[in-house]
Amino acid sequence: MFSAAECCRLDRRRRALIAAARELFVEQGYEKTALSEIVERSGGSLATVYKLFGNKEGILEAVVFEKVSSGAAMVDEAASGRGTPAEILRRLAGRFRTHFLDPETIALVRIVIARSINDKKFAQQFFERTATRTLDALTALFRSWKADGVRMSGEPEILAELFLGLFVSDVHTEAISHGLGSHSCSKRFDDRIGFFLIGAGLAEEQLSPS
Amino acid sequence: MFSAAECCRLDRRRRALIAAARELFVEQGYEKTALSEIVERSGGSLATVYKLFGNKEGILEAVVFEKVSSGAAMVDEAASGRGTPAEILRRLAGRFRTHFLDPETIALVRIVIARSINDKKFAQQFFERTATRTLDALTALFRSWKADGVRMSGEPEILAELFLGLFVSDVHTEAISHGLGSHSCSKRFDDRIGFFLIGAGLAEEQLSPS
DNA sequence: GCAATGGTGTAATGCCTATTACACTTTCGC
DNA sequence: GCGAAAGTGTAATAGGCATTACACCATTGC
Repeated sequence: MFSAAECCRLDRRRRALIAAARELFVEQGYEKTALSEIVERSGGSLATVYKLFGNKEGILEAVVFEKVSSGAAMVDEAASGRGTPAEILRRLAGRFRTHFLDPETIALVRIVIARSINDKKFAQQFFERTATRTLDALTALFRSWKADGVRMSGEPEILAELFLGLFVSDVHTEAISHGLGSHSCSKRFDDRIGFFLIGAGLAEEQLSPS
Repeated sequence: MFSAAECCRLDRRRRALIAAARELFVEQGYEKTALSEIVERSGGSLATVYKLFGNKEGILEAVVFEKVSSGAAMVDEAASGRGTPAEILRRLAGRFRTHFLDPETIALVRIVIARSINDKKFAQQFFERTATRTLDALTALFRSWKADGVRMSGEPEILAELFLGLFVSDVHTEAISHGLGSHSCSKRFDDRIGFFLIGAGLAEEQLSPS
């Protein structure tokens, strides 16, 4: 029925369409992008779009969910490394920052929020596949530390929300300010992680009061 | 030229149009709302819309900027009250939460972010009139505390970002999850403020490590 | 009361674009 | 090479809506 070659050809077309669609959605948003523009950029044909994705929403879902990645993998990776909790969290923070503040990530978040006004379910799926999974992984990490005898203030769930919140607030600022917010300053960023460690009772040394 | 009555009449129409537009934008978003729907709901006429607002964007700006309020006034009000810094911040946090997590606030934020894809300036103006002003007020407050000899860890700018960030991350979560995020739980909320106070060195008593 | 100013209602105009239909071409196993 | 399946290109359908044009009503100052 399906030879390998056929499958690959279709798959290549699919990938090209999704790539073109992502570029255009990022540049212009979902509503303002016409399917004909996508096809123009990727090559192929309108008929193929409908064959592969059913309708315009279909291609948006494909764009968003194709590359969506929660931070859970990053959490697991960082957790398996060596070091004190503070060191692990600093390392994890660096990865989170790179990922969450990537301009393409921000642009996708804008698109999801925009679409969410007319399609709640879509945004909720996105939320579950990103934030919820990441929170669960962080909560599990903090819980395992407690089980291992690490002393930290606050419950794992709250700490997970707070830690992720450090990045989420930057994502939001960036999404709405398009660069006006000054959060990219790396000194500030380090300070904020330090602040979290103190609040959680995980800092190796306390900041001296000034 | 303009009698009081004329002025009032036009003003009443303006208000009615803005109110109807806000309802519809909140329900359906900006793109999906037709000007004819707005007029249908508010009474009046399409011609009047163009006379008052110029075009469709004009009415969106009027909707967003009419009621926009930064948290700066709340900061000033809380700062002028009595109590320890911790008490003042807890009081302020309550106001922030009520304001920022109001469903209509969230809905407006969604609309602004959606529109920002095609009109950066618009979102940046919104950002400056809300977040920037609030941050400035918070920074000034923390700075004045330091000048008064209050001992706190971290620089006022960073503390302001962190404090506001506690709410911004909830706004973002709400904007994208439409209620799936569980952040409205008030116990968690209090914990988070307590966490901030500890990190800032402002807590009256430290949480016991668990 | 009455003209002028301002507000209203209706109905084009014009453009854009999702979706469909259909006839054509390419690919690929044989 | 051949024929079926898959993919393509083009153009028609159909509906939506911002914006404009214009003729009609209401208010108000006199």
